[in-house]
Amino acid sequence: MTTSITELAKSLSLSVSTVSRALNGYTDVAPATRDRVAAAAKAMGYRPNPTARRLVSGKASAMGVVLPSLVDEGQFIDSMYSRLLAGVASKIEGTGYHLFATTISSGDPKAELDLFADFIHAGWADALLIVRTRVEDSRVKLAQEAGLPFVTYGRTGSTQPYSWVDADSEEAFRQAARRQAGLGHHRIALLNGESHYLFAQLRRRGYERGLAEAGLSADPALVRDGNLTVADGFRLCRVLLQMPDPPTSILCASDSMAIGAISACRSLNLAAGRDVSVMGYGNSEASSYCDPPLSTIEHRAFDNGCRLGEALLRLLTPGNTGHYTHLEPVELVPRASDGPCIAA
Amino acid sequence: MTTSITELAKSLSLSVSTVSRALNGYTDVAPATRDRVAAAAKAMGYRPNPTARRLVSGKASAMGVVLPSLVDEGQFIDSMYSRLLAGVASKIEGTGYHLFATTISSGDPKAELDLFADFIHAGWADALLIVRTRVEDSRVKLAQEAGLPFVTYGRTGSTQPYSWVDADSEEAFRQAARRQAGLGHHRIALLNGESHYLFAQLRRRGYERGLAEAGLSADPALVRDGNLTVADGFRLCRVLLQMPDPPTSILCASDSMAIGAISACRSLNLAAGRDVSVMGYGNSEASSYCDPPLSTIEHRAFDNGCRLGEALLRLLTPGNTGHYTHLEPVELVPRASDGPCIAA
DNA sequence: TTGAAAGCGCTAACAC
DNA sequence: GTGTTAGCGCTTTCAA
Repeated sequence: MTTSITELAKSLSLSVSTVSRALNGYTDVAPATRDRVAAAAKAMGYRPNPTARRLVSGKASAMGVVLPSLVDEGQFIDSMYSRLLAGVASKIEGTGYHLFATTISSGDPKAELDLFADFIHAGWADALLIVRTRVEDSRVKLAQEAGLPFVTYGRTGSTQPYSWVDADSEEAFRQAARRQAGLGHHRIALLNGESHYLFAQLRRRGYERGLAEAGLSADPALVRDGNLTVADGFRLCRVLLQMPDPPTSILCASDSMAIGAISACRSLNLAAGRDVSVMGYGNSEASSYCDPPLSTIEHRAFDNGCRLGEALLRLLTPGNTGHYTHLEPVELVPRASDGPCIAA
Repeated sequence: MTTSITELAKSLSLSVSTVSRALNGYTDVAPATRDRVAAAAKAMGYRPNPTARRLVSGKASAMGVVLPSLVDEGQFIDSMYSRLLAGVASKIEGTGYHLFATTISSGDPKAELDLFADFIHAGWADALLIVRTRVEDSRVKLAQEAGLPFVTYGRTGSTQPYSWVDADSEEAFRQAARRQAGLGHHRIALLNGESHYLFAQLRRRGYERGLAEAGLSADPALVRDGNLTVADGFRLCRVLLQMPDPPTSILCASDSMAIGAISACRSLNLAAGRDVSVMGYGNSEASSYCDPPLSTIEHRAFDNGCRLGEALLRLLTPGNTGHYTHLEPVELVPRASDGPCIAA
């Protein structure tokens, strides 16, 4: 089936070591031998067994991404991570490393962590990408303990330094809140991610700073946590709009949520962009095609992925030292789903 | 750093083999020894080195999915595959196998195939899932030649039998075409995937059969190929609607395309669901929240993923024989984006 | 320039 | 019950 180096050597009446050196481009083999070996290898369709190589080298020549489980939501990965990974993949490709994505899912967080530990120790990857970081992220702790190089997308509360890349969503939501205030809105809501994610805390902080800078007070009742899905955007937006004193502007932590929110407005005979101001986050493909086109925030997922890929590579480069951190600036993309406060 | 079985054995003054047997639950070790070993292993944080295990067993204990590269589109994976993989993952989990997703991207198809071959021979996976099959699919050929078990999502033109799972999209588009005809439409268009994908050929065939059954003739000018993105749906729909004799009904090969199509209608001051009938495919989350809610076709991606997971597992079960094939039925999900032909 | 030998960490016959 | 030995496929000293 698969030819081993032993067979190859035997068929050439050479020793394995000579064959090995010939194949790996060492200089101390006779040019003639090298050619014979190369020819035979090709003829016999020889491919070195990577597992054996890994065993001796101790390197996996692969990078791993462990995705937060979305299986409960019926997804393997959402579109933002998809763009992110595309960026990572584009950088990893051609470097001799493979990029693997896997998901660890378990209802039980404890079991999930065990799975993660297994994964770490299974030796699949030389370096890890950890995404969707939590404030208190045990995956980061585990990777640090295991001495496995890693970079995160998103920061954590960890005091130990490590490499990370993040979009400046605090600034994004600060600007978004100010924009809404500038449009005359006084009651500005935030449909946020769950607060154990650091990004959610940062977005809230940015939002509150923006409000404060505009001289507006923050009403905690206007901040709702959910997951970043269309369904939750719809659900939470309806809740907000049916409050006695509803918001006139709604900032969403994802474009999907915003699309749900627009749909929720419609379901209450309100028009997003006229009766209610809605903003998303992510500048997803869908955002420019929905009705009304979504005002959102560009956070360059693909580019961030590229940065992550570079950081991973750097981690594995012998001479590397220190940690790589990168805070990607964001940019408002105003379209038609938000506008002046008509109640004003 | 990582404790090896040798160190463990040494610290216990036992032989490696005894330790190995104790750890692997063989019966021929003294209960007392077993306990000592277990305790020491725990204390020293011993974890068997999976690479070494793989080398001796010849098994990777992993399944691999090689995703078609969407890097050019800035994506790692699209949402349909995401749902599919969630299903696969849910079945694989807890079986001792890992599920890896990786993408092979290269502008050059030849290079892409080389990458695929490398991947196959790199011994990462015991079985492969191949998705987005083409009529002539060299990946299938390669896997067959390499003797690596695999299952495809989608069929191919291959004459060799193999395991596959597919949604019955031929039937789906037959029904969709008939539905549109039943609503009084005469000029029914198809925004299809690229025709080297078998699914695209099947959908077209179903569409043509549906038209024929309704006594309608097929106009090749009404069938356009593109990729399954919002952008292409938008672009192609505009082309269609600006024809001298435009269609009144547009069937799309994906929900994303349909959302693009709805947006294209709007851009021409036409209302989908009233002036133009639009149908999607996939019943994505977004489809029920867009405006108008999308009439689409449910093809149960998650469930299909479960079937794929089962097929993969079956492939790796010693006693398995024959091939597993599953054609998943589909179901129309009528909502508001299609309707009677007003020109009629 | 080549070969012999050791070893990566583990499992599995086979002896004792 | 436990230890000895061999071997998975490869790389890498070290001698020759």
